[in-house]
Amino acid sequence: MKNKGKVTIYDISKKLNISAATVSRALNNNPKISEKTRALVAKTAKEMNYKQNRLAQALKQGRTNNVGVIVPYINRSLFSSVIRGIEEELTPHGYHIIICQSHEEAENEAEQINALLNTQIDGIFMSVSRTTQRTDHIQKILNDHTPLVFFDRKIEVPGVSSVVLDDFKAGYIATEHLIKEDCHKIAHLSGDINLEIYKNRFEGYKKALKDYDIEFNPEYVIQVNSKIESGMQAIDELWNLDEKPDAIFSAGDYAALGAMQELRARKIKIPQEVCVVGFSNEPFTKYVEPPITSMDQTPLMMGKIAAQVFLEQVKENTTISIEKKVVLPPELIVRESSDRKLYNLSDAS
Amino acid sequence: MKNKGKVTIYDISKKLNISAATVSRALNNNPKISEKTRALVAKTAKEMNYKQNRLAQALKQGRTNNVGVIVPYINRSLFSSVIRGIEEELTPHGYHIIICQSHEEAENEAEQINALLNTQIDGIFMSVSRTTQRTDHIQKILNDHTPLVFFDRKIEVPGVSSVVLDDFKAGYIATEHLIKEDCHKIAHLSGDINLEIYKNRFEGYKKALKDYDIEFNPEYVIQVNSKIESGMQAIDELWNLDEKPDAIFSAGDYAALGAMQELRARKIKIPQEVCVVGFSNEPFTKYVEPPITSMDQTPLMMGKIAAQVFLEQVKENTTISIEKKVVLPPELIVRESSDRKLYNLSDAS
DNA sequence: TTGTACGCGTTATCAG
DNA sequence: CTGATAACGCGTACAA
Repeated sequence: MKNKGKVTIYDISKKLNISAATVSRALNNNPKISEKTRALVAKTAKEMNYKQNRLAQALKQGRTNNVGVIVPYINRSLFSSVIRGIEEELTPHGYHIIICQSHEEAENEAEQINALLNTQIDGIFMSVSRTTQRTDHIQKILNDHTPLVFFDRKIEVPGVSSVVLDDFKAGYIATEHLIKEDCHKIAHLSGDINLEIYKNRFEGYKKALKDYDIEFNPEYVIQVNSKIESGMQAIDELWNLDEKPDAIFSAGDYAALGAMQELRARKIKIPQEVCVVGFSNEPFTKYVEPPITSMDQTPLMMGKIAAQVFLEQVKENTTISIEKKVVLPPELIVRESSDRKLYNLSDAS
Repeated sequence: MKNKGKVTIYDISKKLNISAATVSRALNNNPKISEKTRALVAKTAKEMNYKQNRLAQALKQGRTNNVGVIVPYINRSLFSSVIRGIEEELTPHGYHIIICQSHEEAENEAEQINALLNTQIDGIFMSVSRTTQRTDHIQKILNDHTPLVFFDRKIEVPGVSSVVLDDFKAGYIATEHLIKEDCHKIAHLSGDINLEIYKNRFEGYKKALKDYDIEFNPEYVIQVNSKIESGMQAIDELWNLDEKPDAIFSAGDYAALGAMQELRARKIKIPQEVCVVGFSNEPFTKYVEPPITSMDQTPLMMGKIAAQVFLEQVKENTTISIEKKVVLPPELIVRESSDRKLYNLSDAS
């Protein structure tokens, strides 16, 4: 039997000939308990190797001090870093974090939500999956009066807070950067437009083109997923065009990497002939050859802020749900894959 | 109030004018309940949007159907893949997975264990942190009669099952491969020898040298951590020697990458002048230039097997703890960084 | 087949 | 300052 050795406040109370209530109060540092008994209880609790049963406590108090985080994949740099940020901010407050993966399936997402709600989680952080269209399962969270914070990928649901990147601006900055590197035929490897983030990056791209009087060419937009291979295929398609692009702005680093591989296979020089910009600042972008320019999403901060938004939400013991929308500025990390000036300098020397 | 809308079996029982016990039984598909009432209960439960309170259930039954996984970092390819494997195997059995990170700190590890035990977890999977020396916190798990399975990185504790790689063999194979590529001055970037895995890889390396009559040179062994930079420093040290190595076997992919960068900075040709072999088959090894030969640890399988070991353990409702030690065979993925034959062929053509 | 009554381990309320 | 008691929501002997 597993519970064989479990010691409860009852055991302590019997040993000390006091009531269980007093033991509970002593352990919880209730102010109206004598210093003497408090010390005594603390001491014997340690001696008897007492462990508080958080299940019982949670059942009684209606809160578990657990929060859930749902992400598409845990091994994406963005997500693991955001989780780290949430962790750093919430651990000092006594919260523990349950991490779930949706594997980009709306169905899994719904199941994870159910599981978390059943487990009486105190809050949910989530980045919606690519395939999430409906909002029924999100509504369940709200109906349950469980605080919810979206990060990075959100869905428009009234009353839900979110912490996201300014993806429109990011798309604009990336494109503008390429234009300033003297690129004029800029292709865009877009993610699934159903996700706001990709739509916004795309819109930012178009706006930059417009501002710099470059005509938007729909043939230059290829939809990719976040696999290397899809980046390769995109180059295949683009290089079938009469007017080959002279720059690639990819909405994801993996597709950017694939594109770069395919370009190199075709002996196309990067950045001299084609510049490449990726998105997410995955660790590998720094180490591949050439290093890839990429958009940093300040994920650690994203996680911390999401956690803070959550903490504010639970602090208010009012029923009114505050809706807070935080938008973070992106930061372009320029590396060799799009840095033609670097080459001009070398040539001059 | 969060619990405002919570509906319990009591509410259902009142609505149907039956006892809560009957409702409970009906929902749990107890065989001795009439089909009629079962259907009725199921129907109204759905109507009233009833959600079982897993906390109460867990408190009553003494099991939560939650398991904990503790890893150093979730964003390492090995760990995230193992987690995926555990997930795939355990989800169909109704388990949910709580993922924790130790960040390589024994102290964090101990805290996570405490937290998990308090939450009344049904089992713990863990890969010990680099700084873990003592086994007190591990003993706590055993004292609690909570099933424990080590994966990849273990500590010798009697009665604990484990699923690990055959690191000795892996070290041997990697070294042998380099020897067969005609390398004779093979350096080893070792991890912290306090961890069994690194010790075993090192021993395998030495054994291969011995079997092929190559003298072991302690100057060729540099300790690194899993950061790029430490791989660079290792090359700095090695290239101060009179006899420069002609091959690098690194116990980690990140150090291997750093080593490769530093070698390239010194205009040393890979693999023509120096061959490089890494460890873990991180995704990036395939995409850097040149692609890095690396040891695959079949992490998905590792996770699945660990889960199976756990399931066996909980199936036996006996008190005897079965100790099962699974050792998986490594698989060397040969890529350009150590494939001299590739170059010989090209030269010949 | 169903109802009654109790306990899982805590905490909160109300007396004292 | 402390003790007795109820309650959180559920499952299960025992009885009917």
